[in-house]
Amino acid sequence: MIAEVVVDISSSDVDKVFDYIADGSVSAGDRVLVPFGRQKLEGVVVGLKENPTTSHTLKAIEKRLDPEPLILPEFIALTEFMRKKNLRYADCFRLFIPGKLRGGRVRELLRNHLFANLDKDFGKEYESIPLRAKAQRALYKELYEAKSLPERVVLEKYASSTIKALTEAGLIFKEAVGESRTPVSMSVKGNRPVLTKAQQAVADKIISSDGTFLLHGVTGSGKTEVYMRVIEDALGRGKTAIMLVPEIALTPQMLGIFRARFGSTVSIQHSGLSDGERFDEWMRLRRGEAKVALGARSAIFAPLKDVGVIIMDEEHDSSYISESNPRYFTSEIAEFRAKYNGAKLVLGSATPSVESYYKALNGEYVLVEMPERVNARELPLIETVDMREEIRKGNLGLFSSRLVREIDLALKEKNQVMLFLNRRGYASFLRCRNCGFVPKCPDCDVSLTYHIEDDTLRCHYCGARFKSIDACPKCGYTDLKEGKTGTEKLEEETKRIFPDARVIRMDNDTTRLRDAYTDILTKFSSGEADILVGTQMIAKGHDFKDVTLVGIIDADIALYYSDYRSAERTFQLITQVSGRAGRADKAGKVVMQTYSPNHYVYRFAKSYDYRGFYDNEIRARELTKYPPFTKIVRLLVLSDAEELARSGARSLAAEVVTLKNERAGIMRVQVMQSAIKRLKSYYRYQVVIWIDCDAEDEICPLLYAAAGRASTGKVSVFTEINPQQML
DNA sequence: AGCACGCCGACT
DNA sequence: GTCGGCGTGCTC
Repeated sequence: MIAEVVVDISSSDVDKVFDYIADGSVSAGDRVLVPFGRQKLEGVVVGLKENPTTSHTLKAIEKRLDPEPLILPEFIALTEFMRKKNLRYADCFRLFIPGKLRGGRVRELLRNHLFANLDKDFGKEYESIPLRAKAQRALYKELYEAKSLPERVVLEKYASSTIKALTEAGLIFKEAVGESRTPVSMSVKGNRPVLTKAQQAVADKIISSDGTFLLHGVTGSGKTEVYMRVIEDALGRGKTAIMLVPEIALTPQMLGIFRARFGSTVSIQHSGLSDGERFDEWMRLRRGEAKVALGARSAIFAPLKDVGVIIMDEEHDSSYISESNPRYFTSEIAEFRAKYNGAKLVLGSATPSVESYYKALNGEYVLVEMPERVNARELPLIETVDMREEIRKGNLGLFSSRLVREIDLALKEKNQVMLFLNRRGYASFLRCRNCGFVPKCPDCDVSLTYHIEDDTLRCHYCGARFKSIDACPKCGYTDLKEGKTGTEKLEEETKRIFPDARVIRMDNDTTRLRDAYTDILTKFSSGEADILVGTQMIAKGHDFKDVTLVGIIDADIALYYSDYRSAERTFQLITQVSGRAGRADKAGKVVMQTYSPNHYVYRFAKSYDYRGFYDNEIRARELTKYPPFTKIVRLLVLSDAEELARSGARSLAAEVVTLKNERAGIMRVQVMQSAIKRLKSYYRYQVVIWIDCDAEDEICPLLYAAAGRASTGKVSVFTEINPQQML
């Protein structure tokens, strides 16, 4: 028998199947150890055959690494799909298999358990323990009845001296046993709330039909409850389910809801898990002990059999797209898995991506809508404030007079306020007022952001930090102009204007430490602060019952990055942030400050008119030939020598132009310097290619190949489809 | 990813 | 003369 093996090396020249001699025990999906050159490597058997397809002298598989094949056939098929998207075998399997399993060593966690010595006669021994040794008697009784208990559980109630005494008497003994790290939650099943008519109708629709659904439901329409009903239905049919949420939405509340509802049948994958816990959860899913996988994008690779439904909550969220290698679109993987398993795919959002909504209107997805909030409460009123007007009135500050008034009012009524500004730091740059000098990052072509917290200048792109300056290093002038305001300065200003309010800030900088994220949220929701200041981070998914006012300090930020998605991003952000105001029994209000109040995105966002926004946007996309009407392929050419990057990009572009002339499908080719010319000391040039949507399968492999050929020692080329941003 | 092979510069 | 630089190529 010949086994087709792929090895665990992520490199293009070794990214193929190698034939090995295998005995009868080897099957597809086995992880194996194989001799490779003069090394021994881990690999995965992706197929078996009678005869080799090579004239090489074959080596034999050294050994199988697991008692049974761990890779399901579905994942071998998925591998072939992902390879068409320019991923390598090794990258695929690294996504599928928990890190703990790689490196050849599967370690079971061992913990000490205490056992009662059952050979002894309980009654006799019990009596022999002195009456005054109450603790010993109690523990012995407890252990004898339970037969064994984890040592750490015993230690919560008894002193170690008690354990020692009983051990020395030979009545109990200690032994290390393998134990699942998962705190097996008691199956306290939460009550299933009665669905509203709208929820029921939507759930019924999804349950009774097949395919991909786009669930468009306003914030507060109760989508989560619908998801859970659909999952219950899948479980009832003996199937399993995958529930995906944006990275940041995996809050303790969210976990609580699913734990309460699905008990130990749900496996939760969040970033706080240790490698060991991750492995345990993976095995629980693989063995079928858990049937629901809940997690961020990587949960799409949950090793579940018979998937009945896959749900992507907040489907428009950018965390579903992996930005660095290996790059993949969670939605594409979800589509593959849904098709393979004959499962339903549910995409949910209050602000669907333009691409998804387009597919829904074209019948590719089934559109289901929930336009009403569960409690029938009105969506918060969004008021636009024209900041140019404020300037004319002589107010050059961050806060419009309107916003100050509203904050005052909210604070007076003991309500909470959220202030949103999507920019970190204190000031986006410093500039000498005398000679115009701006401190820049030595490795990137960007100015450094001033952080007052530790008086540093930081590069937000590569992370470099420098001690800040008091005087211009060029001319010695000490008057430095501060660039655009970030959250640090917003916090400072808020405290200055509202001295009695307790203000906390949440952004990437304040949530660096473990648990800081949850700590800040808990602090705010328990009322320990009145105003929460923050970036994007505060916009997602948390419900604070006392927040009645949301202030959007500078709504235009996302519009400044002028790529084809900027209007969409702005609409999504405003809708999302606004959703934070006025939950539960309190009405909410949003004050949105902008310098371009007439931009169409604000008109539609203000009235929560998704459809209006979409219609407008889709027309623009059609006119300008952007997705969903085309696919944009970006070939990013990187080199530490500028000339090599430039010439590399140029010759690559020439090659693509030749390709364009030879065959249909390529509409436009453009070479240019990237928006950020240098990043982490690499010069960046790019070839941007517009292709016909249905030419993707034909054209992209050719582009991948061209990019591969253009990558040499000094120049590397990366390919991206529909890049999120063109930095 | 490793590791060998191979063809040009400054040393005992 | 040769030790060693890292460019190129191969691994079933």
